[in-house]
Amino acid sequence: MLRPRPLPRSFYARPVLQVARDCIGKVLVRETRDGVVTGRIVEAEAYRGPEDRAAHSFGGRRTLRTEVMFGEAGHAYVFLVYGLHWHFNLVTGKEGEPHAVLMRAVEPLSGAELMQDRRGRPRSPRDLTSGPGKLCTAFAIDGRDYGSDLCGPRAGRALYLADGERPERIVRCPRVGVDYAGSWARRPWRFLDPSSACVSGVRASRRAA
DNA sequence: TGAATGATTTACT
DNA sequence: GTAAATCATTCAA
Repeated sequence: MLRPRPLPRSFYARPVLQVARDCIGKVLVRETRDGVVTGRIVEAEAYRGPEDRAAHSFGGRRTLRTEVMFGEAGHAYVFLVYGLHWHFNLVTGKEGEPHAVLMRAVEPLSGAELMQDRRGRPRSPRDLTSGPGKLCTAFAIDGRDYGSDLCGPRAGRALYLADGERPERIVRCPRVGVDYAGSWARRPWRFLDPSSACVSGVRASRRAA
């Protein structure tokens, strides 16, 4: 099988909403000692600090955790929520703009067996990677990937996006789990492929457009 | 130092 | 439908 090629930094160094939309259909690739897993991205959300109340970088908050978002596009912003689940974001835009795209769901393309092992206990194929935390577990993404360059050289733990086919339709809708952000929560900054069974959550089916 | 809090998932009633 | 799990990060003191 042809080894997929990482997308160039120019893909990430664009306005965050464009990047989020263009992520749908792209392929997420992870190579570790255990093997290679790949998945087609079917759901992503844009976070646009400092004005976006839902973003960790809201108000220009620059801490050890958010630091990477203020840097060069094409790096990984990885953080832990609820003390249990890792989330994986792509840093986008210009340097100094704390913007990022959250990877919410992928559809397994290869390495489903390895994903299954990592997820523990039997899962249906669509339950393997249909959520931001699930995806990180299946792809073995954790704090060690914080700041990792998705375009540059990688030692043993490759993580990057590769080109893929854009789906026929892309749906825009409000983001999930950010009700605390008031009117920002209602902005349609979530993008998904409505033809995929792997979009995350109960809300996806309820809200399917 | 210490307390509060999640960009969620899972199991259980 | 509801609730528990679980801890790095953040901010206040």
